[in-house]
Amino acid sequence: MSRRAPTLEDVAREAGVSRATVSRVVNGIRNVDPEIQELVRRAIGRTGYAPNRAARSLVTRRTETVALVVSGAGDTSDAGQNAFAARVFADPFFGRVVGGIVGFLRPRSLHPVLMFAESAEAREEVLTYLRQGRADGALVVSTHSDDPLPALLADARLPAVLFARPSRPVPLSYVDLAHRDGAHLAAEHLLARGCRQLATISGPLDVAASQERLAGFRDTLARHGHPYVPVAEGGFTLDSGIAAMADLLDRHPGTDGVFAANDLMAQGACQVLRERGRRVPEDVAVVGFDDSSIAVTCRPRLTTVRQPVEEMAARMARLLDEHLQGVRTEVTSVVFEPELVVRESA
Amino acid sequence: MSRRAPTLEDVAREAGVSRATVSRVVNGIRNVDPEIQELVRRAIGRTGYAPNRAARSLVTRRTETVALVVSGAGDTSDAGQNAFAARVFADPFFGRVVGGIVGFLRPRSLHPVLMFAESAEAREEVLTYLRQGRADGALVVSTHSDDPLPALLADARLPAVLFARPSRPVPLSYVDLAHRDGAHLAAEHLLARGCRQLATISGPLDVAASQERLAGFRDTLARHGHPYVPVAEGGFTLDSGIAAMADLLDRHPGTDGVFAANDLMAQGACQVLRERGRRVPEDVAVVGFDDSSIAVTCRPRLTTVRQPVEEMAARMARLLDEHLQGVRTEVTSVVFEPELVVRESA
DNA sequence: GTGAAAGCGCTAACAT
DNA sequence: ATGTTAGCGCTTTCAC
Repeated sequence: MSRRAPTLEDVAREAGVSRATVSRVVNGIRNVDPEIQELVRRAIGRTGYAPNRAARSLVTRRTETVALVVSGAGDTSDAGQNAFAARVFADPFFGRVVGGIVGFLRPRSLHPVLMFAESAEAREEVLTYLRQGRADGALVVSTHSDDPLPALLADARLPAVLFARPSRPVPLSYVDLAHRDGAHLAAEHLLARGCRQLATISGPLDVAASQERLAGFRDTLARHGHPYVPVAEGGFTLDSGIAAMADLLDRHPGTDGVFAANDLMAQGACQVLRERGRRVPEDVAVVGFDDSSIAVTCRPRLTTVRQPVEEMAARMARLLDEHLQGVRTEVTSVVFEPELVVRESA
Repeated sequence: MSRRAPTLEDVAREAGVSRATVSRVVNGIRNVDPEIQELVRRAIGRTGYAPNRAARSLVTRRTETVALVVSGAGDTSDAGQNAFAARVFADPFFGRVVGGIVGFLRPRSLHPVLMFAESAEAREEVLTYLRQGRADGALVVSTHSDDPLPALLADARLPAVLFARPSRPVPLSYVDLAHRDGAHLAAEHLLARGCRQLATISGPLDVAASQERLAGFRDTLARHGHPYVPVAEGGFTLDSGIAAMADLLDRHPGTDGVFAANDLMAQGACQVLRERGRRVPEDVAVVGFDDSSIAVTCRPRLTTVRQPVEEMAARMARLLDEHLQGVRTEVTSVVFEPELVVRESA
């Protein structure tokens, strides 16, 4: 049934040349007579040859594969792990990250292996995977900024690039967003609209990005004479946005402007606002963050701070590729600027 | 800087035994003196040895890697490809699929490589990838049932398992859901509630599952004396659900019950209904399909037909594993039964 | 420009 | 129970 797959040897015999010559043709190395090239190419076609990657990797020490790891800080039991995967992808944010990464990798024939590292054991597996040379490097997207993985990777001197700056310095390149600037944009917009009683739904405060967005929002308001800003902490999920908005409304019924740290929570906030009889944006203006797909699909459409996720993800992949190629040796950080997208909610 | 990674040879020398013995210990093969085992294990610890997978794969002809391919039918230009990835993950459905697959693969040390095959070129890359032995088999999730990939895979005799039955028979195992039964459940529920003017928002009709759900819904209604059912075709996206519901309402203002072919569209339907002054479920009852995360996060919470996606995905992975192990040789199909989950929308 | 030959690090058959 | 040895299929000097 399954005949042995054709090898270089087979092609060589078929074409009447040596293995070395076939290898040269396959790898597009010059110094091969055009006629012979054609000869070899035809032999390849006839035999249906496909180079065995294990054999190639064994000598080149490259796999053309990168680990795409979604990493939590937690010590989630392994049981809750497929729930972790589902939860992660419930935020359109990750779909965009994947899209950006794949967009960069594919034209270069690099392939992503999906890994989840939400437990100590899973993190160890990631390290082992890389040490075994199954992937050339790692692209790490952490859900918490105190994620231990980046440090482990750096200690093991394994090539890796991060999405978002780690909470404590690690000698690894990363891409990030100027979160403070984004929050500043939101605050200015709300103020310009005439809102006087502002509040915010922050992201989980163990995430650096959440802290930055909160700090940026507060700073801007403070500079405009609003020293106190009610805050409700959310978890970047729709549910938590709902709970946070309800809480805020109970404590401060007069709120007329809200900045939510992501679109999912902004959507939740809008739902609660409407249920409680507030019109958005007439009674309460809402600004989200990310500019994810829900920003345009939810009603009212969200005014939000755009984060160029695909571009950031692609850049992250490029950084790793450059490190692997050896064309970039120094640790690098690339920080993107957000921009305000005005729609209906504010 | 980067010293050569330790090899079996190094460990053997360190432990004072032969390569073969170290290999046996590493692979957990019996017939090794416990004392020597311990000796070797310590040597491994000291050297920080990690077996080179390329070398192992070269001889075992196994990579412990499977391709997880999300496949469209289209001939989307490669440019639109990271958009494809983002769009795919915009439906929580795929997050659940990934969760189920990873849940099965990980305990078995199998790893998924993410691939998107939405163009002829991309499909060819998937085939090449497998032919090169970079993955042992493929797990294929198609967004359209006339996806050409399954047939290509079967023709090339590459091991693969599908999520959902292909539109034309292909000698490949698959898992699927009894879509008709699911639609039947929805129809019965709506009828039992007292709805008299039913309509449905179908999925894209080039997807077999959509056709089945539609047919099942119609059949059941027909049996209950409702020969005509207004249909609006959607595309499984929130947007399309919104458009479809608006359309339905224009054509049949008296509609009092709607069956949407997935939760995302059901959510869109609820939005439109509310905007047009209909209460859900009092004026119009809505039943979704999937029981995805949005079913519980959207307002009102969705009554929906549950599809055990994680379980189906895990089963799909298991089928592939069994085929690869050689313990299952015949092509197999596993069809799951849906169940109705009653919440608030109907 | 082309071929011969030496490995890359591992497993597995065969000896012992 | 352990060691010896022959490859797995490829890239890459090094001769010619």
